[in-house]
Amino acid sequence: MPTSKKVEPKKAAGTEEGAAPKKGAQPIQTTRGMRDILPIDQPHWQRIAEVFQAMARDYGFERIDTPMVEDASLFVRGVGKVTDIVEKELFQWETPGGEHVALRPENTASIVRAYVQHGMLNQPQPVRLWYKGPFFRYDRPQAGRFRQFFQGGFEVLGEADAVIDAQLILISYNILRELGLDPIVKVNSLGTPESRANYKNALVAFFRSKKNKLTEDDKKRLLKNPLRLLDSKEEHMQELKAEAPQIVDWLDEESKTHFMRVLEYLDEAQVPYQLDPYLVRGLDYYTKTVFEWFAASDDQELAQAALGGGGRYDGLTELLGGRPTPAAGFALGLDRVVSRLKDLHPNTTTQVRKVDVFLAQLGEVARKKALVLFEEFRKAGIPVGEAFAKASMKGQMEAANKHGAKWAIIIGQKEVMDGTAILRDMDAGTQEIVDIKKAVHEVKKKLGHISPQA
RNA sequence: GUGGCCAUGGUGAAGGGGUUAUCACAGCGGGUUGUGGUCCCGUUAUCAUGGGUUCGAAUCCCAUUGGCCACCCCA
Repeated sequence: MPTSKKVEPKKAAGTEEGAAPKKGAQPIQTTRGMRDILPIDQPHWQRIAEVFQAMARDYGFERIDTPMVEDASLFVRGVGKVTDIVEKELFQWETPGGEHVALRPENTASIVRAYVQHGMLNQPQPVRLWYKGPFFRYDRPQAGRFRQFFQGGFEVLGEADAVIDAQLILISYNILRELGLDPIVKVNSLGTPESRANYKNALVAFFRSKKNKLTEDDKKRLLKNPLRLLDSKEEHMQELKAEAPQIVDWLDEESKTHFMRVLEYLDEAQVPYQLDPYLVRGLDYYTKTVFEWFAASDDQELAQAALGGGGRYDGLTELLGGRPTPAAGFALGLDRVVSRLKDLHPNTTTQVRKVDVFLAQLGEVARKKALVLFEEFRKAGIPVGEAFAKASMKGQMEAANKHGAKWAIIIGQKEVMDGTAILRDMDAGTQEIVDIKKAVHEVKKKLGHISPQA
């Protein structure tokens, strides 16, 4: 683990087999940066899963799942040694066998690894892949920032044309729109590694000339990753940035044309975007197009408000030992999307399944009848509810109500004797006696599943 | 990684050293053991954990755990 701090292990209550929780023991909580996704939030996650699946199908992307644990060097090489993601946020450890492994902090490196490893370059190009799953970064948690978080993304490998970049932006736009968000994308181009290097030199030269205005932190970044100075949020940098050379002016001809074409496609597809010359992104593998998504209606300006991002990474395949292969992709931060959805549709109560008919019973024999009758309704495809564990009629009727049942079937001792059941209309409050063997049939009739004379 | 704020029932809050810890919502039980959505009643917290100060701590101090904010960075 990246931390060297020695921490006393938590006193876990009742860890020992059969031991009662010790008085005064620290309650067990999720470990830092980890969280539960509770039933109440599941509808949002499901909705996202559906939209991703539909979008993948429509645009011809195939699902891929890569392992959560990879050789740490994959990320060191792929994401970049001096990036924060690798330098301080990698969940990594030595296995008992001495392998140096890490929990995936993002998926692009893994996908490129899989592309190379499985010879996907022999498939019709481009290869379109999508994924969804948990990722891990060992940083300090904040709202919308967890150590385990979920991303869903789309990647296109084996095609260099600008239309791909634009289409990926369009797809991510469609996903966010489909979910009811009002997103806006910031775009920039980082050019080729060569043009970027030239720009970097110019930038370093510029900031050197302003050295007296830089903080210690800035100076460190100037040495390590000068591009990062551009998206600093600190006050004093804002004026400096305005005078600094802009990357667009340093782009080579091809990157410039590529970028122009991406923007033209976006105009054509009416995707709202914002040019952001300071958008550089924290991963080393990006070339040419980069973009990041934000919610347009966002006035609270949280520091970690990006919904997702992506870009082109033409050099990554080669970097990981494959043949040079142009590629691009994006990932959306699902936790943040969910948090937006929750703002939009606050769910205050746990959902209870809506049923057509509810079975109420009184007494042990009636309960047995009801248990069997439940199976019959279920097999007949009629949504049915029960509260067999409750003994009181009142409690069961309350439950029927919560389930929104239109009909209730009541079986008591008397009905068991007669072989009947009471069929109650929950809205009207009227009830009639039916043969218990025909209960399913009667409910079907009431629901209009079969014509009355049948 | 740096600096700061915070932690009270399931949830949201009140209480800022003194005897039964307050409110709302949700939950559960009940209102003459056979009938719901309204209403009424009851019930639900060793005040995150450990230690310290004190006659006395939910309240003050320290540590731990967790959350949050800014930076860093990103999703």
